[in-house]
Amino acid sequence: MTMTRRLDGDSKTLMASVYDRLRSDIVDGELRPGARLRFDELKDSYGVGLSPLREALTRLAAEKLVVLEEHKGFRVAPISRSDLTDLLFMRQEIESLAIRRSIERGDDQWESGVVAAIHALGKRSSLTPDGHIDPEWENRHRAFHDSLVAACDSPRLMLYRCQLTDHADRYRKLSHHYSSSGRDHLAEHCALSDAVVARDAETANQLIRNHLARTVEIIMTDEDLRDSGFDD
Amino acid sequence: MTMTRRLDGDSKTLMASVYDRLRSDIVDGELRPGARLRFDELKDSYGVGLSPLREALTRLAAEKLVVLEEHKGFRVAPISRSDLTDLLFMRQEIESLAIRRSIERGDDQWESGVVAAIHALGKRSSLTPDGHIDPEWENRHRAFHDSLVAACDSPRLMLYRCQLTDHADRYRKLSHHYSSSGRDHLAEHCALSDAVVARDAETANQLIRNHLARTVEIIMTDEDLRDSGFDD
DNA sequence: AGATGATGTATTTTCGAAAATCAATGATAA
DNA sequence: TTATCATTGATTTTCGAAAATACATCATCT
Repeated sequence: MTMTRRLDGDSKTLMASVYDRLRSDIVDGELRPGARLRFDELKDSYGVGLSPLREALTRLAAEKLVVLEEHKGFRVAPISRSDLTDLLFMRQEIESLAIRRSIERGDDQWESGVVAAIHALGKRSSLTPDGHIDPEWENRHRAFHDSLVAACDSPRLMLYRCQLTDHADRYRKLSHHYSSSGRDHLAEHCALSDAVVARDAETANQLIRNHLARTVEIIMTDEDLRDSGFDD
Repeated sequence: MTMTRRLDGDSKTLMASVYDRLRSDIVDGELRPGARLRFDELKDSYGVGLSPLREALTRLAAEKLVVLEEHKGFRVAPISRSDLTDLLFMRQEIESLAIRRSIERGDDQWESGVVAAIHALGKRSSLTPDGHIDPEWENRHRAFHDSLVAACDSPRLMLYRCQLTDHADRYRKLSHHYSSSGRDHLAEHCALSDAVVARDAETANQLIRNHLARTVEIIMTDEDLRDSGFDD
């Protein structure tokens, strides 16, 4: 029996597949902030019909990665300083809450996960020799932050954190300024790891807030973002 | 020029309209937790085609009011004790954060809004003579809680709070036990109002957490909810 | 000139039918 | 009997065309 397995990143339905691809393209910045998303173009680019496209965009609109104006169509969500400020605020609250809760509830296995993740992160530097961000470092960086909150044991908290991370990743990737800053901040990550393993919630709280704030500071001073309507 | 205005609650597109109606029916409990949502039936009930229905359900799925199993269809989101526990936790955090932030940022006009809302709430009792919940009291109750956080000035915080409130309202309305308890808790609301107007964030924090927890306690002891798969 | 209204085009929104998938039933073989 | 496999029916998923709406252009009137 021949089972046509999809070896690429496709999910089962076309809608789920095109949702994943659209989300990646938005978060990676290939679809620019504010860009119109016409169905004729999308149909060609992604090779699917209207129905899965509309559904995927509706789902992305619910997550605020795209916006819908009725009878005028979908656009990639615009970026702005005020939105980034709001995002930072919310992320500071949600991340610190998730970490605090993980510290309260995490077991030895969770601690081991954190230690393993910080170790793996330290083995790799953020920039490749030619000055670009190393994708493998990106993976380990995300894995480290995920490990910090892995024991928080709240589906809703995890969902909101995940959505906020998507938004933050988009700003980060749009900011060439950030990418080239080569801000490895291994020291910050180590301090965070230490505080968490020591179950010191208050220190971890301070560290994660500063960590997130510093990233936003760098993005805020990026002139390249003006092109994308950052100041409108 | 004859302008066919929709006088009912319809929004502009069919998808937005059927989204509103589906959401109401789920939150009000008319569509029972776990119930299958077949397109043939929905097409008849709501009088629209497949496209707007699928989009509306996709949007509701993103908010976790319905769940989608690929190739198996949509269902109303099930309820459970563990989900209600998670919902309570998240609501305590989000509501108390929103109130704290409103206390920090609210001006005189915001204070006036709180005072006006608690006054209106006090003029009405929660139960009608025949033992049902008074819809107008419901409106004023929601308006009061909204007024507390009206100055928090964070789109994301407001969005998450709104979603959590939808989920909480559903549990509350599903619980006949709660409805008949006639728990007016005007005293709790007054205390909350006083603390907020006095800009006492710590007291307000304690009060809102207890307020939310007490509601959940009542729902948890409701035997009627077993029918809806509360304990699976 | 400026405002108003009409016309045509581009685009979204919606519908109904076709394709794909799942679930249940029954048939066949070990 | 039990397990495996085909067949049927129910349902979801997807496509392409039709209807509805917005936008730009141009003509008309004051």
